[in-house]
Amino acid sequence: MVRTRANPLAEQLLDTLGEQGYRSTSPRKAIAQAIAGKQGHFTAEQLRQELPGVGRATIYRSLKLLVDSGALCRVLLEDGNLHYQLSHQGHHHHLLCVECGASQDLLGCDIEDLLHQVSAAHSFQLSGHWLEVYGRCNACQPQAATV
Amino acid sequence: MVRTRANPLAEQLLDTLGEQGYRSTSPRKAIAQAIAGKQGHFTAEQLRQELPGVGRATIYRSLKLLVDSGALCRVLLEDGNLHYQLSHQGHHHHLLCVECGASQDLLGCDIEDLLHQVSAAHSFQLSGHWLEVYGRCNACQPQAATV
DNA sequence: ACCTAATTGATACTATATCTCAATAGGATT
DNA sequence: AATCCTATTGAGATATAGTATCAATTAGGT
Repeated sequence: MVRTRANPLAEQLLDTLGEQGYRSTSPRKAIAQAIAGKQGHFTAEQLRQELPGVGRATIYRSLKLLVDSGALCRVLLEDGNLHYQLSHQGHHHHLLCVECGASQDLLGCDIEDLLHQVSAAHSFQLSGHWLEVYGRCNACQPQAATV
Repeated sequence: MVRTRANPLAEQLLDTLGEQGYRSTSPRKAIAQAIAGKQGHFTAEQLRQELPGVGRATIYRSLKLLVDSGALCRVLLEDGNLHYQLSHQGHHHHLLCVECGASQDLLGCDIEDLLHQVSAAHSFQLSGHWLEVYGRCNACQPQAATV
């Protein structure tokens, strides 16, 4: 009989919280486990449906802790819905496919530099920004008629 | 006795709707007038309180029409609240002051080019993006100690 | 085993926005 | 200016996303 074992990713999420002094509770374990099993982004509500035994407030509280600790990032879909996603790095942005919903991290983008320059030109002291990019991923692009 | 006259900006908003075949109704006139009198960004709820005679659904419907027609743009504040603002040009972005809430349009920003390049590098077909920039406007910056 | 503060969950509540549908009103036509 | 037809409206229900309250529970150090 195979037991559900804690996914190493789930352990990592709990560790992140632990490092900040948060306790390892069973609702948090369940949430970490559920998140670890996710492909791509998800909503608080989806998580809640997967974990009927965990209270709504706990779901939201845990998501907030994980976002604040940098383990999760928020993703704003084109329709305005807010999703969550495992954050594989520090601050970054997403390429969101409007067809299949897939999300890729935007790498090698020096938008920070550009924004600093343009902000300076407006005498504006930059403190943060929010960027989401929408389009079609490779798999969802209509094939060119020729070639 | 001075009557409230339609602000030319309000007229322009109504014209924009008219060009798309939407009727010039009295709730829409009131909404256009209220928006024309706004400095900076505002929420749907603010508008609603200013226009108690107009139904909530009508406020939201009108805002949507105006956004879709390009006359208004949405502004996402750092706290996640959605505001609206007159759109003085086509697609653009905002520098939002986290202190006083002021919004400046971000001009001379070739982020589109940058995004096209980076998207291409990810085999991603760009269709749109959302960018908000947060910081402090000139007036709200702590003064440097020296100089 | 005990203690205490962190955590939880049920529930109420808030905010924001959409849906439904009967009643109303624009504005083109006559 | 009366008529007609459809767009539009508003009241209220509903949906969605998240926060606040607070008594009961629990993690984890001693």
